[in-house]
Amino acid sequence: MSGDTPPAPIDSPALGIGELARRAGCKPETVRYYERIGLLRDAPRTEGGQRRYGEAAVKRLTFIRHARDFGFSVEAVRELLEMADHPQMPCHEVDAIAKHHLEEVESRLQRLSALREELRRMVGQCAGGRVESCRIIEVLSDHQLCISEDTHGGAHDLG
Amino acid sequence: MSGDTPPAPIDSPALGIGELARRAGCKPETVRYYERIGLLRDAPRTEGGQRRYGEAAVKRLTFIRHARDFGFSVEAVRELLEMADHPQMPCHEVDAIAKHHLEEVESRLQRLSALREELRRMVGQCAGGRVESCRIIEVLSDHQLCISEDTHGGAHDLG
DNA sequence: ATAAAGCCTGTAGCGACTAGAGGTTCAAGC
DNA sequence: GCTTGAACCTCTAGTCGCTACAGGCTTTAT
Repeated sequence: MSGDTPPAPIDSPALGIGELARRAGCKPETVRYYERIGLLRDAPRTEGGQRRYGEAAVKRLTFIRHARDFGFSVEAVRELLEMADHPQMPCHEVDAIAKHHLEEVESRLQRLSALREELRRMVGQCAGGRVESCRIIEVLSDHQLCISEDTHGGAHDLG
Repeated sequence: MSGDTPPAPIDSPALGIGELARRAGCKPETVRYYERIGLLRDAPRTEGGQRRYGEAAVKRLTFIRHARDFGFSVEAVRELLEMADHPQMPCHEVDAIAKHHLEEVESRLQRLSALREELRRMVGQCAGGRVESCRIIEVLSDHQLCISEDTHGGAHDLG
């Protein structure tokens, strides 16, 4: 999680970017992207200019990917990494970030399941005739026909 | 839903873009964006070049916003509009789009609730000490510690 | 020595807007 | 008729988190 800095770590056989990416379950482009935005430190290079990585980088990248899979934003991951790099710090900030994220996930779940209900109703009421009498089009045309007016208030950050 | 083309519709007082946006619950920028990508037809203009709208445009934009709020992609909305514009067509395509969308929503819900469980576990196990013994950091560092390995396989298109 | 695979940088694209710069037009009040 | 100020115009670039080239260089294996 810290220090891929030593010039030639004897223990680890020095991985190329592709192998690193494979081990963490992402693509080389993503690794370079993370380096560019500062989630991964600049990797040491071969004479020819290619990046080489050790086990520490694998761990760090795995942490990042895992946190991202959990839905944490890159900025949140940045903070989490910062804290993981300082194990002596109290962990209430970590806790706060995770709790905040949990709340967001829960609110998304609520809205998403309200949405599911509306979609089910819509689909269930479609009798399969012509568009002019289609319940789906009708519901989309007229918000009044929704059961819950406020529950699906914008799906933009919900998936 | 069709025909804001007539030169001067006497019934509707001709709205500016801001008023149209307000009525449909979005911003003028969004209206111009929808026009640019072809969801809204090019609006008639004043001599000075400002867009003017009638009630038909309000309806169409409301339809679009509503479908977007339901999480339909712009491309899906485009197809739905195309069908809403042709009421004599059979509605099974509408039905198919809605069903497909419902399936997507349901799969998102599944993954999102698996995620919620992991987050709850993480947050619940944090004892509030130092980062070095923080369960949250630990779980993020080590996928093994997750209950469900596959269930939260990437939050990217889940919100 | 050569070929194939992998790597490099830099740029542009995705979706669905949003924000801003810098300028023009409209509607209302005087 | 004139002035003000809000609303409008176009164009460009930014958001987020990557992903996908293009065009060239390095490494590794045969």
